[in-house]
Amino acid sequence: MSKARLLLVEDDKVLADLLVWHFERDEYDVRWTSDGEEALMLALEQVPDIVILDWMIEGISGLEVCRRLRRGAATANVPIIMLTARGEESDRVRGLETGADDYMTKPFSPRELIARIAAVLRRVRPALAGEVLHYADLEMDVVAHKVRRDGKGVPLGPTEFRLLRHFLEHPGRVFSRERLLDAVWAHDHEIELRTVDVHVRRLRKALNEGDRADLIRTVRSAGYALDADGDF
Amino acid sequence: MSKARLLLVEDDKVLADLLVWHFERDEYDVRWTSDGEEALMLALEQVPDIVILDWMIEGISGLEVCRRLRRGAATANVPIIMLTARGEESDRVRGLETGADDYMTKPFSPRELIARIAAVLRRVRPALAGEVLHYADLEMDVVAHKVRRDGKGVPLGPTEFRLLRHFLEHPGRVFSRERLLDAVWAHDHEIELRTVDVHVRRLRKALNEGDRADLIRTVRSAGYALDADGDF
DNA sequence: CGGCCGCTGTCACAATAGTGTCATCAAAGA
DNA sequence: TCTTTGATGACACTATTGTGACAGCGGCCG
Repeated sequence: MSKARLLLVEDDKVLADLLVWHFERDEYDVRWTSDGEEALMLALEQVPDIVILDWMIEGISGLEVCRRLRRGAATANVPIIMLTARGEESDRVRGLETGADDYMTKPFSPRELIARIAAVLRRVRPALAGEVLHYADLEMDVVAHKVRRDGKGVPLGPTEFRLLRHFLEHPGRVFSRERLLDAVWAHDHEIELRTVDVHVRRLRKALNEGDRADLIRTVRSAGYALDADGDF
Repeated sequence: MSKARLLLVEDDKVLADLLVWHFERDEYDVRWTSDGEEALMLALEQVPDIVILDWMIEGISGLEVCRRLRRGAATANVPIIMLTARGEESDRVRGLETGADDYMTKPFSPRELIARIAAVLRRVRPALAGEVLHYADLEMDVVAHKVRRDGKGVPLGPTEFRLLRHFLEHPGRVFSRERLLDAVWAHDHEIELRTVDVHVRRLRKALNEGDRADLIRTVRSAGYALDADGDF
């Protein structure tokens, strides 16, 4: 998981160029289009980590693009920041209700947009924003590749690290073995489903060293989840 | 988990009262303070679901409160919306960089703030934003695969879970055993009708643990339904 | 170059948890 | 009361997970 993929939909070429320049300087993998339909196609072709979407664009409206992104299974959870012309609170409210995660009112400074993007990414995919992930007494410094529980370091192999990171990015949520394989393993070749079990076990073993409570919940016939109150 | 707990840190009494009034109308469980230190104490005492934090407050600054909330393990993941006076882009950027999830520039309309809060909560705790099935004092978080009654977790096996989900998706409606088999069981092979009875019983047992009212109504010679007022 | 070592992916087998059926008992109609 | 339909507890059986062991693969170091 290296660069965050960003999709910019903006039909003011001058502004778009400026933003692209800033984004690339900040190590984003940027794709740009001025057209709503094309934006949807691009988003399906390769699901971005975040979409920056102008409210007024060629073709279908930004609002409609937003709505369709939300409707598609693959893109339903991609964060969207809308760019709106000054004014109309009601538009902004509608934007948020449609599912935009945030918006900026023009004119704005690229620096502020960048900060917003980082804030949104931090929420949605913390690992992309170079953050420390927390959960209960667990903390993971993604950049330094270190994990601590209750202050004490926990040694993890690469796979266990990625697995835990995935869990930390979506705490509480249950993932099937299939989903975990998709998310955590580089799927160059097929891997046995049960392999997940083994890695979960290794992760548990490392995490619960001593006699600490198990942080991973097994959900029978469904998968696993990171979950502190395993008791219910 | 019923109401979302909201902590408001704002030293303009007039504004605070207005906001509290709006929040309570929207069914939030609100706590208010005008002081930064006290805010931290309140947050530790009972971790809120979201913090609305004025940038300029008595005692330590909003920025500092934000930073300290982020540092504490218990509060590290609580979303924060900052309220800033018009202007200073650099403040806003700093706020976002410090870990605020969003900010509003004064003056703003309560309605817009409410929309923002809902948007943030929807992302962070789906259960608080209605992405959870409810019925009476029952709630089912499908993603987390958890069921709670009256706040307390209820352990369910896979089949009971699917069965309850089906009922929750059509509350009040009566389903024949045949329909339930169709809807809840993967029909690879034929299953005895009466098996449904057994699972209903198991579901009831788990749900009514303690001495709580039965939520499943038996409709003689017709089937079962999820139904609070068992008789009438 | 060889050998040691840490990681991985798979198995086979053990340990559980969850399922489907029955026989039997209780309750509700008629 | 007699008949039907639902509730229950027990139980054999399955399905799903947990585990320990092991072989293959690179990387690293002497």
